[in-house]
Amino acid sequence: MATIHDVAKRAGVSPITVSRVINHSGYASQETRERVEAAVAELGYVPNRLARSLRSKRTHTLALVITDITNPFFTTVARGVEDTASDAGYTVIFCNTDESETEEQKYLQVVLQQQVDGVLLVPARSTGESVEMIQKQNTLVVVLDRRMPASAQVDVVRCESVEGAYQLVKLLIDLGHRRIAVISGPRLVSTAEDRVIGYRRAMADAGLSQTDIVYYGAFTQASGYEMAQQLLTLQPRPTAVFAANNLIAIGAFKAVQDAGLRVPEDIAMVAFDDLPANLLVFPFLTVAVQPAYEMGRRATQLLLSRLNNPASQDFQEVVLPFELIVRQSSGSPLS
Amino acid sequence: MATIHDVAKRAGVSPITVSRVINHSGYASQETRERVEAAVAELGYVPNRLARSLRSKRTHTLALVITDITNPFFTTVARGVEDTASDAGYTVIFCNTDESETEEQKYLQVVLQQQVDGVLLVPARSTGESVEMIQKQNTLVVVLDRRMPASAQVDVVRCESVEGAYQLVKLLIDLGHRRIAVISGPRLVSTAEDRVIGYRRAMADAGLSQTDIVYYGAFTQASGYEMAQQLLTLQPRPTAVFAANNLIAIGAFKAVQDAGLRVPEDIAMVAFDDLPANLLVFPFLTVAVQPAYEMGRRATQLLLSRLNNPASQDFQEVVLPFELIVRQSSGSPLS
DNA sequence: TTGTATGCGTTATCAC
DNA sequence: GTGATAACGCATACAA
Repeated sequence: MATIHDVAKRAGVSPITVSRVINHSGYASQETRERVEAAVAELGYVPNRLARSLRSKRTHTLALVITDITNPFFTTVARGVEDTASDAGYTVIFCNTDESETEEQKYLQVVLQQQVDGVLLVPARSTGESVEMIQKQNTLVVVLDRRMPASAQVDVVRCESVEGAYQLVKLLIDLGHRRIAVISGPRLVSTAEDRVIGYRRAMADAGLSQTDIVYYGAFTQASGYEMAQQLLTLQPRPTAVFAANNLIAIGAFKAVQDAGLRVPEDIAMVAFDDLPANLLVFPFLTVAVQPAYEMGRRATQLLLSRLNNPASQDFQEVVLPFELIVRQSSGSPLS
Repeated sequence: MATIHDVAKRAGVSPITVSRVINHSGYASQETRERVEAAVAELGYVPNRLARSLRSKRTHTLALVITDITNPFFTTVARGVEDTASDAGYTVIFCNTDESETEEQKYLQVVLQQQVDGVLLVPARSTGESVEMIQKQNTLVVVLDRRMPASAQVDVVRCESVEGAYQLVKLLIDLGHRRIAVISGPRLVSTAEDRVIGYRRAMADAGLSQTDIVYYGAFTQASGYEMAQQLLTLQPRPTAVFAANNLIAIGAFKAVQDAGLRVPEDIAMVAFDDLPANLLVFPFLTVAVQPAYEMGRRATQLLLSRLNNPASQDFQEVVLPFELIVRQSSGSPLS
């Protein structure tokens, strides 16, 4: 494997001149440039980024730490991050924590060792500990998708969960439903919490506070299946259910099917997060869609702008709007 | 950011002793070890992997280069790779080429600069040029999913496409279909080619060679939609279609729907590759499923074993079996 | 069991 | 416009 010295020797110049030609930094005469480029081509020289980064203290690498890589919402966020980072000449390291704090710590340790220039973090718990740890290493961080405690000195990019939940549940109420359940994610995750808050607010506004039915679980299909199974045994059975994310919705849908019931005839359903169009043979869920790609893009832009301007200290919270898409699963007005 | 020197000073030892304690290499007295560990904790010291790798010539990083990250087949392959690599203490860099040779070259350049220890490659074109380029940099490579020219000195892990296609088409023939079309991927991709070969073989064995209907396109939903649209205008219309992958199948299904027709009543459908269970509200496609996770696992194992034993030179081609799953889309016997 | 000298491949700094 | 020198942070080889 040829090094910069080999190229220099072959081109009859010094290593630093080769460096300048390769990086288009500083001046070099036309003739020198050509000789160097010829030598590079002949030797098949590939610069060693490890050495370059060690010296320059910049890796041009970002880390994206998400909680569930099998969730299309997060893969879309990831595409937004990747596209934006790539356009700016950065590469992205993807890490999947499965909502586990331990895994999160493990991955953060790894990417900090790798000297990433910045971290985009979907925190497994909204306590702010991980954020502090990253900042202690003089590494930039932007929080994605979830709220942070007010005390945390950090940028946040997320979507309006409370209002989205409110509107989905209000839609059910307007259709005539009274017994409505919510099946949500982990109690300690802000999005799971916020969507229950939105549900409660809609129920309260309709004078239905007495009949709250709230389940907390995980943001997974399996958990959605379980929660729906329990919910279907209630007497009287709820006539509608709000699933706090897409995977919970799919699990719940299967539970309804397996119980010999139908959506929306026997039980209406609404959910947060859509499923990607290219995987959906039958799109039929009524949903509040988060601008996942845009969330990834904005978070990355924020991180990159801080990288290029480390001075400013005014942290911001960007809260993006959702979009309501009404399909069949919410059903028609109850008679 | 603390360095190994800061830790050494604080613990009252030399840097190399700190290195030994951290890496559990060489000896260190109980007392020294404790002093070092205390210093590490107090300073929040995080080792710099860049420096370590530059010196040790091992990054413990692999690159996975795939052609379509939105295809669940490849994300499952990726999970197999990631899990296996992670268990062995390696991290994985993911690259998506969108079937473009140019993108492939770009990414290979990047990961070779990063000094990855090995590359797992789904080549956009089965010519072997990319493989040679990687090997020229003294970097290990294993080819995934696609055939290589016999001349290529490289390991390959793939699935039996010809036989899978044969059995899917034979299933349609046994159900009584005679006018059967295949809609496949790019002509230059071995899996697209092999699945057409399997189709042709099944048609020939049934004496139906005269009525071959073959479309080449891309392994995408959009291409599947287009090819199916064309196919539906044929007179007489085919009674069955074989989609060469999952995304083509979804596109074709939508085209059939948009034409006011039904699967399987108006046209039967079979396909290569399943859709992931956690995304499928209605599983109904009859498919030949590739062991995607296992393919990723085997390829990674092969790569890692070569890393630990660079001597051996006997390259191998691992061809894994598929599984046939019959659901509704293939329909019942024609009367 | 611990330390010293040295080098990995590149670029920042200063000099010519 | 080009080059010499040193340094980034760590681990290998050898010595004590």
